[in-house]
Amino acid sequence: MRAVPRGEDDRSVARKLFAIADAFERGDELTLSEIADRARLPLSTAHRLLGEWVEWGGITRSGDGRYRVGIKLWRLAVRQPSSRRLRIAAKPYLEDLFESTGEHVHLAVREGLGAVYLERMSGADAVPSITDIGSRLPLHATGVGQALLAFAPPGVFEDVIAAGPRRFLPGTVVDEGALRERMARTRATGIATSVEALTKGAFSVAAPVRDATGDVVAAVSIIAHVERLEEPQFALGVRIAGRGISAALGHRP
Amino acid sequence: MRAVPRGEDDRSVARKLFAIADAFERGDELTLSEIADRARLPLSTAHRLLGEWVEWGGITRSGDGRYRVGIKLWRLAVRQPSSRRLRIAAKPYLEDLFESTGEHVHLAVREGLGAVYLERMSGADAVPSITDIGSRLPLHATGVGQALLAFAPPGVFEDVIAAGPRRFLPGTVVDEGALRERMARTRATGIATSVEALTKGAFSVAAPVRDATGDVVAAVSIIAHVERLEEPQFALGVRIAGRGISAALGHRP
DNA sequence: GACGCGCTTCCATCAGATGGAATCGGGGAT
DNA sequence: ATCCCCGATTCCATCTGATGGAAGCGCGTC
Repeated sequence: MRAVPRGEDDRSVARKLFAIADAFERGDELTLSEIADRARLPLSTAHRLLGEWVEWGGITRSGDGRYRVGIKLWRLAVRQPSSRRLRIAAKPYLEDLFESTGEHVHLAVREGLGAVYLERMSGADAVPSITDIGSRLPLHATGVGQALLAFAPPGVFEDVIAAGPRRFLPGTVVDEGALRERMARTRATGIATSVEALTKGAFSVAAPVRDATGDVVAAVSIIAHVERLEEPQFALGVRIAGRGISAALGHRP
Repeated sequence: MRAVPRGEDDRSVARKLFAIADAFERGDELTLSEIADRARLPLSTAHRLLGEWVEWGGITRSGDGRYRVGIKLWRLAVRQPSSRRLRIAAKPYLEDLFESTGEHVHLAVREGLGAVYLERMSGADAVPSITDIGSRLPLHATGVGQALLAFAPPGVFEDVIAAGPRRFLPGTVVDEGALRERMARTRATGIATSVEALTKGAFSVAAPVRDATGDVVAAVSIIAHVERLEEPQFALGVRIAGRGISAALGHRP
């Protein structure tokens, strides 16, 4: 019956609907066939389910017949309380950090084995960097990622190892022992550093952000050119920002 | 079989999943029972479908057992190309407008019969106003709404009338003839005005924003105290902002 | 310690999902 | 002008996965 072998278990309608949404992870404006292809669904099924999405408003169809994510989803998402509160609390600290260094400043949270960028400020003359608001990068290969990983619930580290951390550049730390040691150091110092792990010529310094319950809910980072690696104000700056945002979230050390 | 009578047609799994998402329209952190209640689903069904949402990541479950919208949806939504482009193009014009007036400045798009607020800047001393980023207000009762309605595809106006426009305050225009006339004036002048339509003591002036194809895709507005109604700089300001944003989107008059 | 309340799990029944195939539609080539 | 091709859309007989009442569980309260 099943012409195309599926990964895992795509049986339920829900999974299929979500597979369709996932098709928009890469690619903003898709045709029916592209979506059916990425979601690994027969055309007729994809068509029907897309119809449901469109009727609801989560996906809209533009004049050219292509599908794109609709405002309904945007509305639902921007009102999301946790990230909203976090962004509002963080804003002034990120601005300070940005103004005092002129480098890229990031705020990220963990989603599974990835760091999702909630906020970003970048100087025109800073090193090129691929992160953009809403993007998701592997935990082991970024400063914020390591800060998040170091304080993540038990099991996350094991999952990262099990997933086989990818080496992007010679500087990417992928060895279990080395990673574990870094995590320990980060927990001890409250600072995570990564040098040319994902972007050539760039290093990153990150600090955790805690909420009122003491849990690490986010991380702040600065990305700068490796030339400036030794300058002490970066670590100092992100640490202060991390503490400030934590305090704004109600954290009392 | 059907203990609780349902509205319309909730048969399909998709509708049920979406009904669950809609439960978050009002209320950020919900319990299973609240969701089941709002989505008009039996507990067991709501539970199972919520499980699917959570597994996918569109909804997450926090420590206290409550459900909330997840980062996955946020990520999907913020990368949405159209609203992103629009917000980026609009930002400087909105800032100008805000700085030169000190009043509320809004950017909104149409979603069905509502105006959805994409961006908002507000002075501390401006009139109280209920709009917030991500909120949705009826087209007929706001400045941006009227600007969007005036240039909406044929049929939208009829739908607004058919839906029975609600009167919020004495100033709300709900009469078909009066509304139609306003729309015509707005199309002629490129400016929509509404006085105490939704908020007591406030008036709003709005102008349409067009994209490269000439379609009206958004509207800008200022909300200020009725005392300032006669001051000409508001209409002038929003008109200039509307034109500027349109130009930034590639519109050539 | 028993009651109440909200959450979770179970499973027999059947309504709704499925997807291959037929059809439509439009734009490019001949 | 006509044909062809390819993506989108519609159809419908088959059967699988959704359904939700009910039983079970966990926990705070009286």
